[in-house]
Amino acid sequence: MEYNITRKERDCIVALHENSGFPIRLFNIADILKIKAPTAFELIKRLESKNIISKTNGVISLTPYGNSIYSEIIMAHRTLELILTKSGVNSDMACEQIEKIDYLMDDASVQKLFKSLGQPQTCPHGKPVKLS
Amino acid sequence: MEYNITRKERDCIVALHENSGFPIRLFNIADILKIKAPTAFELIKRLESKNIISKTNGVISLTPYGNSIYSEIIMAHRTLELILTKSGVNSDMACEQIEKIDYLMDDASVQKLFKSLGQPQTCPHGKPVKLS
DNA sequence: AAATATTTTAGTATTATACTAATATTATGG
DNA sequence: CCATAATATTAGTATAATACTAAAATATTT
Repeated sequence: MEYNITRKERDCIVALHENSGFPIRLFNIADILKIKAPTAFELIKRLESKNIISKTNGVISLTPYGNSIYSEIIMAHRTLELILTKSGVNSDMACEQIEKIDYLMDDASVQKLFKSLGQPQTCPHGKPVKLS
Repeated sequence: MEYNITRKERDCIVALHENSGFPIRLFNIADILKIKAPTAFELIKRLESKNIISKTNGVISLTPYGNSIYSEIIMAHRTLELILTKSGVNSDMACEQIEKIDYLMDDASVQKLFKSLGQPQTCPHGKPVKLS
C-alpha cells in the first residue's frame, strides 16, 4: 500500500479507529490528541487531502484507504509488541516504544515477522494482531 | 543515556563514525549525506550545540557523548537487523527499513532483545553488534 | 599574491506542528 | 424564532527541521 504519514497523523488514525463506537468530531480529536481545535483542524485537513479520512456533517471517519493504513499500523504494532514482550520488555513500555515506529515499518517486513512468530492470533493485551 | 535526535542527525552521526579512518570535514558530510554545504552547516551546528560532535580546525568528530549515541544506534540497528533477517527479510531491505527506526529505539528494550537473541556477536553482515 | 578550496552568512522556502484570538456556523433550549 | 452555547474555521504568528541559491569570508595551495 505504501503510505507516508507523520506521528500525529498516525495517532489520529488510531484514535479514529479505536473510538469508532460513537461519532467522532473535530473537537473529539482535539481532546484525544490533546491539541487545540485549530491544530486539529490542520491535521484533519491534511488527512483529508491524503484521502485517509473524510467528514460528513462534521463526523469524521476513516476512508477505506485510511482503514487499510490502520490495519497495517496495528499489525506492525502488535507484531512488534509480541517480539518485545517476549524478550521481557514490560508491555506498557513496549507499547510506548512501538508507537514511535509502527507507522514507519514496511508491511512486507512485518508480514515476515508475523509468519516467523507463527501467525499469532492475539497481542499481549489479547487484541487481535491481524485485522480484516 | 536518553538522546533525542532526528533522522538526518542520525545519518550524520553514523557517517562520522563509519568514516573515522580519515579526517571528516563539512564538505565530506555534505557529500556523504548528499546535501549542500549550507544545509550541512546547519546540521553540524545543531549537533555541536547538542554536544554530539565537535570541530577542530574544520575536522569534525564525535564527542564521547556522540560516540555513546552511535553505539546505541548501531546496537539497535544490528539487533533489529538480526530479527528481521531471521524472519526471512532480505538483508538490504532490513537495513533500509531499520535505518528509519534504530535511532528511535529505547536502549533498555534493545538490551532485552539482544539478550533474548543469545547475545550474538555479529550482525548478518558480520559486523559486531555490541560496541565499546 | 593569485587562484582554488572550503566555510559561513544571508535570504528564502516547505512541511509539520502548535498556539491565540477572532469570526463564522450549527445546534439547542426556551 | 431567537438567543445562547457549542463547534468549526480563518487569520495570524511561532518554532524546528530540512533544504536550497547566491554571495561573502576564510583558508589553503600553488
